[in-house]
Amino acid sequence: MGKQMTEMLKGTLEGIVLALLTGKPAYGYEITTLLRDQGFTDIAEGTVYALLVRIEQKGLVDVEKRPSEKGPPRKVYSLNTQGKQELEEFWRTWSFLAERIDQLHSTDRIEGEK
Amino acid sequence: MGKQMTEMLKGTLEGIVLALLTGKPAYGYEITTLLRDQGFTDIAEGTVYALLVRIEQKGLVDVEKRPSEKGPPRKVYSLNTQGKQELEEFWRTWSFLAERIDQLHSTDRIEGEK
DNA sequence: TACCAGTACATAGTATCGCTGAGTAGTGAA
DNA sequence: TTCACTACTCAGCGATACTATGTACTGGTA
Repeated sequence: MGKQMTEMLKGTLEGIVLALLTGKPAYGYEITTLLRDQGFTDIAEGTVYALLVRIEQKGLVDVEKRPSEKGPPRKVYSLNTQGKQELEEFWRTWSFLAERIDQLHSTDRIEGEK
Repeated sequence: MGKQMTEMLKGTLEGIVLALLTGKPAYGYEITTLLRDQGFTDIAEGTVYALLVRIEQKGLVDVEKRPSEKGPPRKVYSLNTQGKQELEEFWRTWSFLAERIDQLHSTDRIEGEK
């Protein structure tokens, strides 16, 4: 992706990951592949791990270490109460922003038709 | 607004301003008040002017200095061809991201209802 | 055996971007 | 002359994603 996407992901990537964790705990490598499957093909592994460290330090997730059949042990992250609250606020912030931007988009189209 | 909004504006604020400039040139102070009217009440003046410097250096806008009846001369920014292209790419990037996030939002709601 | 791909996590350094806080300058009203 | 409004500028800060690299374990294969 381009620079635009990189900048746009700031602030949204955390919400995306929190949303992915809703109801289904996951570990870092898994989250990375999930993101890639969802179309975020260029998200760097390092980005995800750094983000996970951050949300763990903020106390938004609980962590459990589980052995893996293939490779090093996995760190499984699950959303806790505080994480769910943060996610709710993320949705509020996102909705506010998306509403306004989509409105700009539609008026822009109309301008363009003139 | 909170930190979430601050981070989310990264990458989107530039697009918002470019969209505001579509069809109607404007100067910095005017853009700031436009943003506030649109609900972005906490956008700092300094942020807008810095952004304008950036998009000017990137060659996305043409600038014209006009005297003002009240205060220092205005720098009027208007979108040029390159700016319009950048705006189009912004909409593509935005649509991609918004689509995926909105999808996550809806599946999240369904999860929550379980 | 030696090598490589896949799994899994970690981190130091960099660039970008928005915010804070302060400053400069002009106008007009109390 | 003091204040409010208009209008722009800039240095320093914090947060976030990317780059690049490294560690470590498993299993297949030449």
